[in-house]
Order: sequence, then C-alpha cells, then structure tokens
Amino acid sequence: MTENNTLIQTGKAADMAGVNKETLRYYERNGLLDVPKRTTAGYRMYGSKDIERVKFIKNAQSLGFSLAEIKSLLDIADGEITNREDVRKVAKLKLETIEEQIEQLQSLRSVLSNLVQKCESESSICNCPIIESFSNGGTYE
Amino acid sequence: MTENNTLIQTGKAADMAGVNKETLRYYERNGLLDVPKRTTAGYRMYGSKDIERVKFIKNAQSLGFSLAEIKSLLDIADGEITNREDVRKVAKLKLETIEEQIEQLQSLRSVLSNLVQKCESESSICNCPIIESFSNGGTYE
DNA sequence: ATACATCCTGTACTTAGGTACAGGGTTTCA
DNA sequence: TGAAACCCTGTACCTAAGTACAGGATGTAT
Repeated sequence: MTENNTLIQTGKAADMAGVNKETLRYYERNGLLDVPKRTTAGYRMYGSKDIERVKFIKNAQSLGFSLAEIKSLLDIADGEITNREDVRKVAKLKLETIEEQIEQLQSLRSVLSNLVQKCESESSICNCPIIESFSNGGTYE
Repeated sequence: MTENNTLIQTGKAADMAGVNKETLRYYERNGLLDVPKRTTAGYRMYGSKDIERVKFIKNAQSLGFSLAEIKSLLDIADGEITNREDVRKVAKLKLETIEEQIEQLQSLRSVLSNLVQKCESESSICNCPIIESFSNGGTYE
C-alpha cells in the first residue's frame, strides 16, 4: 500500500487539495470532513485521506453534485449509513442519476463533435441544432 | 417537421419548461433567452423553441455547467460566434471537459454499482473505497 | 362592472458555497 | 527577542442563480 501517515497543517493541506484554507474549515463545519486532529496549540493536522476526500468533493462538484448530495455519497462510503437497505437504496438512486448524466453528456458530446467536424469541412456557417438534439435527448418527457 | 408556432405567455411557458416565471425574465436579462415577442399590452409571448432552450439550459446545469458556460455553448449553436476559428476553439474546449466528465462519471458508476452488488451478496458492512478510486480517477495530478 | 387571474416593472431577499478580514496566539530562525 | 510566517476563532462579506414582493395594468368570466 502507498500509505502516507505524515500529518500536515492547514495551509499545506489546502494547497495540496487545490482549495482555500477557509474551505477546509467550511467543509469541516458542514460535516463533509471529519474534525481533524489538533496539536496542543490547537493547530489542525490533516492526513492524506483528508486530501483525497477534498479532491473527491471537488470532482463530484464539477459533475453537478451539490455538497448535500456529495455528503450522502460520502456517508455511504464511510459506512455511516449502517442499514444495508438504506445503503442500497441511496446508492441505487445515485446510480440512476449518474447513468442519466452519462447519457446526456454523451449526446451533447456527439452534437459538439459533429459541429466541430462540420466547421472543419464546410464553408458556410453551420446552424447546428444543439438545442433540439439535446434538450429532448435525455430522460425528460 | 413537428413545428408548432403557437405562442404562449409567461406562466404557461414557465410551467412547460419546468421553471419559475421569474426565471424566464432572469434568463432574458442575462442573454440566455432572446427577448420575446410582446403583445400590444406588453405581455411576453414564447414559442416552443424558447421552451426547448430553457430545458436545454436546465439539463446542462444539472451536468455541472454554469450559466456562463451554457451561454457560450448556446452562442455557438446560435451562430453568434461568427469566426470559424473561435467556434472550433470553444467547441473543442467544451468537448474536452465533457469527455473528462464522462470518464469521471463512469468511474463513479462502476464504484457505486460494485458497492451495490457487494451489499447484496456479503453480510458484513462493506467499507468500499469510493474516495480512493474516484478522487484520482480523473485527470487531476 | 366587478372580481379574479394574469401580466408588467423594479427592487429586495434568499440560498449555496465559499472568501476575507480583524484581533490575537505559535513557531522558527537570525 | 523580535520579526516573519504560520495558525486560531468569529463574523462579515461576496457571487451565482434564482425567488418574492409591491404597486399597478390587462383580460376574461359572470
């Protein structure tokens, strides 16, 4: 295992995770991050897991998940939801969302790449139907 | 073509697009929606294209795009960006983003579906590594 | 002709997700 | 031993993306 148990303080941790120091405090306040260990002087000390976790949060955010949704995802991962039924229920719901998102992104991708190709070959301004093909491409009625 | 040229007013349009009336005004103010036709009394009248457009915006938002990004996407579709070079540049950039997002979602999907399966078969609480497999699964250093 | 649902404009408020001090305590290094 | 470079808490502020009036006009059904 590539475990690394050295602890670092707020500034470094924030840099490594690619966020602001205050963001770490904010996530802590909102239960997205465990309360970290402290030195006797009260300095927060973070481990590599914490940094991974923050990166995960940022990733998930860029995919359109809200912090509340991300929290529920992390709660599953943490085993904080102890009822097996609940785990399955939540995970399955997320799975459905994710599958829809993938489909929509794929449809958007094909439209865009089509557009790029047309723009590369044709000489007239291409009036491609991004909206038409996407706004109904998903799972909306 | 399944064209439908009947115009409807704000309340109905908002309902059909699944948004608040004020949101339509907000989008109009921010250039995401064309200024609509008006009756002599000043009532806004929307067509089916407008509704599609709003649905598109909502879709794209749920995928993590900001309104600013969506606007640039729509500007391409509208042919508002007239320089072919620019169209290609913007579209290609978006394409890259989209591809990354798809990859990340796929990786998250596999972790989650794995989790669901394990939860269905094993009897101990599964401490699955959602974070580990996802926080570095993308294109982050 | 009057009630009731809609619409208009403008401005103010709200929520999520941070970000930025102010005022004060450590640690480190010369 | 004191300046630099960290850290702490609390509170205030900020941006994006809406959402909610207030105060007034319009349209429609009885």
